Amino acid sequence: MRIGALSRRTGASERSLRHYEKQGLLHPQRDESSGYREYREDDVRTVRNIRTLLAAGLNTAVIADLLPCMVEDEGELAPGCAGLVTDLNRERDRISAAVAELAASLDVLDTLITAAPPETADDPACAEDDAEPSPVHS
Amino acid sequence: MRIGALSRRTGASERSLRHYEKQGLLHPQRDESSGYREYREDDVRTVRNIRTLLAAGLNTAVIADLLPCMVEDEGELAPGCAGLVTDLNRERDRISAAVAELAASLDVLDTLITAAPPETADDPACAEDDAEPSPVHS
DNA sequence: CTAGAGTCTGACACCCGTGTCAGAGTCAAC
DNA sequence: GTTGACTCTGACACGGGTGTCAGACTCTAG
Repeated sequence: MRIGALSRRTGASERSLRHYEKQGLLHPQRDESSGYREYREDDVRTVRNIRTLLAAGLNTAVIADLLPCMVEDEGELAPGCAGLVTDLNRERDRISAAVAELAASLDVLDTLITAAPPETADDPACAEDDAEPSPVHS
Repeated sequence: MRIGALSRRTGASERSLRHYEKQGLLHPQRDESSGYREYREDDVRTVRNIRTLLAAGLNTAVIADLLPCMVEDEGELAPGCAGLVTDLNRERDRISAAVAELAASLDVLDTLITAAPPETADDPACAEDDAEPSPVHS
């Protein structure tokens, strides 16, 4: 199939598909006369795997290493890629740290929201009487 | 105090402090003869507030709106900043969505890690240098 | 043959806080 | 007077997947 069809079947834009190829994630054949990319049926699944991993926060370089190890089944890894687990765990830690950071950010915002002056608070439960009119600095 | 001192006291680089000013977050006086920025003692706290909000995922435009409403105390909001709570809640929702997205990413990675082949030490061709037999850490 | 859809490559923009550099001016200390 | 630390402005780069455009070529249906 050509790039337009693959785009429709995967939801990835043609732009993205060309980008994935340039990053070494896809290797479509080329039509000799036209130069058009010719994708195989397998590539539909490959692109979906790529999208999944991108959504997981991995970049194309990491995915390029990971992709050859993925097999047909649900997120399963091919044998012989055991060393990859180290990389995956590193990614996992990275994402985990990001989650922790954002969770802390939520706390900061919640503190601010809770401390909002009573007249502006959405939730009446947050209302407090000690509205101290401190001068607003310029 | 001048920019170097403020940088040391806040941990923000001079580059960042100049950036914050350009974004309207700081308004230091200028020495008439030298043109050097002159910061007030208050600015130390202001910069710390800025850093906190940036760490919370807010951008400088949002912070510019938010900053005049913050008072001296811990994350408290000044009165008379109606409508701000709505903005804060929107930011909260945005971060919350990001957390959910990353959590889903963690699931994807965990699925891959769990599906990894059980230490294929049998096949030397698959051995990798960085393949440490470390257990999956969570 | 022709119109229109499909595809090609290459390039620029975006986000947005931060790092870094260059060239020049300022200030305090010796 | 000289040296060295400090500061100034402006500009470029980064990450990194994606949007979008321009100009040109290819394919297919009528």
